[in-house]
Amino acid sequence: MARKRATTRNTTQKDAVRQVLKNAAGFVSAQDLHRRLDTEGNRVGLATVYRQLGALADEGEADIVSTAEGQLFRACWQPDRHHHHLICETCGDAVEVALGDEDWFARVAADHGYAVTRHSLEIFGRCPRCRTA
Amino acid sequence: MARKRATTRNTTQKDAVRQVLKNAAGFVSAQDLHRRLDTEGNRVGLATVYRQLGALADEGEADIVSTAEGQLFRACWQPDRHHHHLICETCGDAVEVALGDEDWFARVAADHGYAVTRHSLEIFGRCPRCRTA
DNA sequence: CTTTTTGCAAAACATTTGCATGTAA
DNA sequence: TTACATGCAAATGTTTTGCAAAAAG
Repeated sequence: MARKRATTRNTTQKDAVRQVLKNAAGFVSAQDLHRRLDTEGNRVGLATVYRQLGALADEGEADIVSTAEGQLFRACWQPDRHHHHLICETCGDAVEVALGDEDWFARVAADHGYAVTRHSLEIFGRCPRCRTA
Repeated sequence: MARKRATTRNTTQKDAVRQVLKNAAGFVSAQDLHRRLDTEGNRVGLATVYRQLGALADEGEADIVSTAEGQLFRACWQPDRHHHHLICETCGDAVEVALGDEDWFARVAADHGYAVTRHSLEIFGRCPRCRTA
């Protein structure tokens, strides 16, 4: 059930990307992550950041969400459990939420003769901190 | 409740874009739509296609979904009713589906102290025709 | 050693913008 | 008329790629 894509070789760059991703409050773009590495004095090529983020996503360590501005990544808290995200539009912070009834998708799809392959659900809003700030 | 953005001026180009969008089976990219117009001998500038698709979306005549490959547009069947999409990964055909309990989002969000501003839900699969083909 | 990764700069795309010219109202 | 839309080409911004040099196993 768990998609076990081949794992890539261990490098300091991969660890660095993983580290920054984990420390990030919420979703970050590749460019953003690259900038953060740079700021903390850790020079990693932008291309490598893209490559590693892709690898981490493949390996189930990161989640991706596509927006009009590009793709956003975040470290996965529950690599094995299927989940969705509640994302703060102000600070990018995110919470993983589980859907009670995932079968709903399959049922609705079946009603239309469709076979579901995947689905994407993201909820955007403002987190407690940003609401009061 | 219905977002009534100012409507733009009527031009042959806008009509052409709207027409192709309506004739398209499912979601199409701006580039794609531009190519289709070109093929049918209707020369419309790419920039205009982008501008008009944006306008149509603003006016509630089109839906947008962001994917890793860019934004996809499709003519809206139910401009006034809130809905989601069931999209065929093979042919791009799409069906609009309504969610029974939209309050679920607000409830889950509230549990985490979030105030929901918007959400996005897309279901990808294979339509009846592509399943058998 | 042999195979992967890295870094860089260039390339490839998608999307937007500036501006002179056309056109709906 | 006159404000707004168009078309082009140039500008942006993101993501990918080619390739020689460096690192991992």
